[in-house]
Amino acid sequence: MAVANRDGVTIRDVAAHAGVSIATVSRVLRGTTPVTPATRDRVLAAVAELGFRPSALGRFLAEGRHAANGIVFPDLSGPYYAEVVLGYEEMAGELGRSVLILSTHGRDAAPDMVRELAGRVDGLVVLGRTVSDDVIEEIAQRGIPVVVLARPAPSAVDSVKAENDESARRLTEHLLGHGCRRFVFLGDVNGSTDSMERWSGFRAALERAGITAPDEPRGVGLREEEGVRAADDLVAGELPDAVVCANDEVALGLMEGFRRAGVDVPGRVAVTGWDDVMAARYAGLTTVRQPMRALGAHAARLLDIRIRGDAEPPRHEVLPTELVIRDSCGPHEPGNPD
Amino acid sequence: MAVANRDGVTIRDVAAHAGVSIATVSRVLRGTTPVTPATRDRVLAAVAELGFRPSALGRFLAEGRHAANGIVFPDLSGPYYAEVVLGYEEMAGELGRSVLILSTHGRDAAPDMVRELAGRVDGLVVLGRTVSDDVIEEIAQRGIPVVVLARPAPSAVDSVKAENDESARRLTEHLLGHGCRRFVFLGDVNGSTDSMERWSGFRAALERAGITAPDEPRGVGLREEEGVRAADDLVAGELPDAVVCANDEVALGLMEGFRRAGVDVPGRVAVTGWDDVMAARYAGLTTVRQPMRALGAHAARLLDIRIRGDAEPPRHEVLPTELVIRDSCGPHEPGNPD
DNA sequence: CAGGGTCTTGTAACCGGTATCAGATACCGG
DNA sequence: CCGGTATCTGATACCGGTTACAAGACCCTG
Repeated sequence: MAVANRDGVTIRDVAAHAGVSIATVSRVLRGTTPVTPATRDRVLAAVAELGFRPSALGRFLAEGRHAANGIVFPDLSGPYYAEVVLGYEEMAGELGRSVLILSTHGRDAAPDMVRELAGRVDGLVVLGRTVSDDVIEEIAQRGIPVVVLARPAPSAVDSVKAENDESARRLTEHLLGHGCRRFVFLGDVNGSTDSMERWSGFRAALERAGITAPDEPRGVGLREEEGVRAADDLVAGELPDAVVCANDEVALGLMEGFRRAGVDVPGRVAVTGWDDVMAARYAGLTTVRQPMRALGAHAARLLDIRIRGDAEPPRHEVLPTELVIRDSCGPHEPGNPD
Repeated sequence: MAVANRDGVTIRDVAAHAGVSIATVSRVLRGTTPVTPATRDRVLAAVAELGFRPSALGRFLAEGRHAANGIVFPDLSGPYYAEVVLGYEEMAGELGRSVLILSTHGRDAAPDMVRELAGRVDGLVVLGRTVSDDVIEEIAQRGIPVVVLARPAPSAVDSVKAENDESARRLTEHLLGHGCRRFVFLGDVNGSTDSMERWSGFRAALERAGITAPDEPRGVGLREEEGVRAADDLVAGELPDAVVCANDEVALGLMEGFRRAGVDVPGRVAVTGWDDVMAARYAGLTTVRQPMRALGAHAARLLDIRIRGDAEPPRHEVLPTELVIRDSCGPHEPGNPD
């Protein structure tokens, strides 16, 4: 009868209680080697009676694995990272691995935290600009599989990202179709690979259309309040026809800033975002939807393959995105779908 | 110098290489006992040369702890859980603990997954309706500290929640002040403790005001599309003056549904939500803000105290909320202060 | 110079499992 | 009836650290 144990119960206690060796207990529990039904029953009875639960630490040490993966991201605020992590956790769970999360918050100690994490997992996903390539390569060389997500892959690690260049082109062409000619790009091009690629796709599209692209993006962070501030700056000068933002938060902040300043969107200026977060729907923001869950899930799958000992050359997956047209880029004939 | 090791390097290799015993290596690395500078240097040199990194598994097994906490939640979609988890991770990180996440997704195997998780952590936070009280009590009895978050605490475990009753009252009174008399409450009262408490606070406020409260809430889930469907249902009958929703997602879906049906909000019906997610701001939704990050952080702190061996009677923390008035409940004189 | 204390270090017993290897038992056919 | 083989089981060496205990080296004092 299951005893409330203080978990001092070890496999040796069970063995003694059942009158067998610890090896036999292990065999019964793992089913590795056939065991006589009679002994089996005795062992199981002892297990039940003592309320024995094998120690995960002991097991993993003996097995030489952790049965856990890590994921490193900058900061879970905003829907993007949360969704990616969720997709990751879901897939990892299906593959029988627990998930350790680590948010760097831009802390100085981030590299050490990541190294530490690397020591307690079988594999690791690194998201965006959290630690330098050095750290990633060092970990990869320790033999711990690493997959990078939404950042360029150093050396020989796998990577997963959403398509940016082509969608930036489609988005930009859509704005050109609205008659926009003078553009501003808003986003942190140094901090985020995604932003950088969106910027370069945007720029390329303009050049192809024979329009003078801005020399450089307005370097702002990726959060709402920075969008609000950017609106003030823009209002102070000559308004462009369209502002292409590197993510939805900035775009939403920008729209809010314009609203406060009495600047009509899309009447006087078009605004677009990126990611298609929930708020984008309610704000009528034209944006590019990325498959956030799928990004995480793919990373988990790639990692799993590596952990199982695959030695193929690095894989680089690029997931497709989808242009989502709403009202913030200008009026459209048919009622806005979605 | 620092060799790219395949991580077969153990403390014994280091000891041999430095010509000392493993105990001395351990001492140097942990600084537990003084060691002669000369030996110290030899050991450190060997460590560097071999690229030695102590195995976390070996260490934790010897120390008898995991240096990791778990957190269990139903599903990370929606901003609420993500924020709670983030606040939790941040605090746990500061307290020197890694975080293992587990999303149950309403899977049947959830109880076993949680038990499994419990075996690899020093303590556990359980969020909302993920597993039954039985499972929680079983784990607590195994001697693993548990803190429940946004759900009633079984037996002797700590709990953290946001205040619901009082804020439901304030919210309802605000609506009464707008002249609303006929109410509907939308939310999954069976599935979520929060919803249930909001419902009962709402009901109590109406009764106190001498208004007939609805007999029961409209039982719907907590996601957007269920709000949209609810709008259709409501439009088909006689519209109430106000719909109080148990969370923002449902409220936003409801507003969207009303919009499609041509029902003006707040002109013909007022709508309120709960949580104050980002989209609520853009939709002008009146709502109640909960301190989501703080909920997670408090849970982490309570857990830490227990893990350190505190034996006080269970603590139950209730965090304050804040009423956020926007436009969805009716017009207000001064400009909406956000 | 002997005796006692302090400092440093090594030996070995843990932590709690897994898995190899070999011994014991039972069963088989010739 | 006996050797050979298949089955089951136990003893034990791991996995990779930490740490209690004891021993050796050294210094100091009476």
